[in-house]
Amino acid sequence: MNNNYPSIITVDHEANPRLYETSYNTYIPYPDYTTTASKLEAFDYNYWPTTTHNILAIPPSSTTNSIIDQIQTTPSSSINQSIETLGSSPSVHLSQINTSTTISATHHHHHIHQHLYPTNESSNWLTPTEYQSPTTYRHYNYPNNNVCDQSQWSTPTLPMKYESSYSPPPYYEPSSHNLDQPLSDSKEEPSDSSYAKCHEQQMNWFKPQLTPVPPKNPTNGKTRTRDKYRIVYTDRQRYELENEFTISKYISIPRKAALSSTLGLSERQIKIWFQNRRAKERKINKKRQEICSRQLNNSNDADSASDDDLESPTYYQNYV
DNA sequence: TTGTGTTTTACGACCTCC
DNA sequence: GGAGGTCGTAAAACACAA
Repeated sequence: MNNNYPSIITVDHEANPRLYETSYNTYIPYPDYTTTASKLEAFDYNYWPTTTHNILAIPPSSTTNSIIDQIQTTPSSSINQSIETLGSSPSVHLSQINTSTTISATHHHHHIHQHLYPTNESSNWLTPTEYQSPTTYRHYNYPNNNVCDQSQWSTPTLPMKYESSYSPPPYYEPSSHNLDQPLSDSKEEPSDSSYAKCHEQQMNWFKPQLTPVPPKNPTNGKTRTRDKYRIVYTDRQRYELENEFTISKYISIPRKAALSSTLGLSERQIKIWFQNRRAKERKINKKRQEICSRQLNNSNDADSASDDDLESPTYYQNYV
C-alpha cells in the first residue's frame, strides 16, 4: 500500500472500497486503509451544504488505539462538531469509516436529493435505501504521528495535490479561479493556504453547475465537425461522471437526464462517455490479466520446463 | 521546442433486445 | 425501428523525454 502520495478512496453501496490509484489512473481494491497515523478527510460531494469528516487513525503501536470521527458542517461560523470515538482498533478499516459516514449522509438526505435531482418531482428522489453515500475521501499521513493535535484536523498542513484528471480542485487555490475551467487551466501550484479560501473553494465546488462549461478552446459545445473535433470536459464534469461510474457502470435513463441537467452535457454525450469509460475499464482489466498470466507463466516456468501453449497469456486471458 | 506515446471525446459499423 | 451495447478508430488534448 502506498501512503506517500495523495489518493482518493471511494466507498459506495455496490463495490468494495477502492483507492483511486494515480499511477494507474484508475481504481484498485482497497480493503485495508492504513496501519499508520493518518488523516482521512471525507467530502461528500452530493451534499449541500458541505459536510466534512476528519477521520483519524492512531497506529497500532499506540497504547490507546482508536478511531475518531469528527464531523464538521460548513460554514465554519456555525460549526456543529461532534467527536465520536468509534472504538479500539489496530488499524482503520473502511468498513468502519463507511459506517460512520453513512450515518451522516442520512442526516443530509434531503439535500442530497436536491443536488442529484434538481426537480420538485419528489417521485424522482432516491429513497433512503437507494442512497448509500458514494463518498470520496482525501487521505494523507499525519506528520510525526501527531494525531492528538485537534487544531490540525480541519486545517491540513499538507496541501493535497491531485494528479488525476478526475480529481476535485486543489485544496489551496486562488479564490478567483474558476473551478469549471478545464484541467489544464487549473494545475498551477497552490500559493495561498488560507483556510477560509479553502472552505470557499469547497463550497463553490459543490454548487450545481447550471450553465454549459466553456471548453479551453471555445467551440460552442459542438461535437465532431470539420473544424472542431471534440471538446474537453471540465474537472467537475469528469469528476461527477467518474463518481457516477463508481456507483454503476451503466447509467440509467433518469440518472442520465439528471446528470445532463446538472453538468450541462447532452444525454448523448453522457451515454458515449459511459461507453468510452467501460471500454477503458475493459482495457485496464485486459492489461491486468495479461500481467497476471505473465506472472503465472513465470512461476510455472520455474516449476516445470513445460512450454505447453495452453498456459500462454492468450489462453489464460480467454478462459479466466 | 519537438517528437512520440497515451488519453480523451466522438463517431460509424454492426449487434442485440424490446 | 429505435435505443443502447461493443469494437475499432479519428483527431484533439495531454504528458513527457530528449
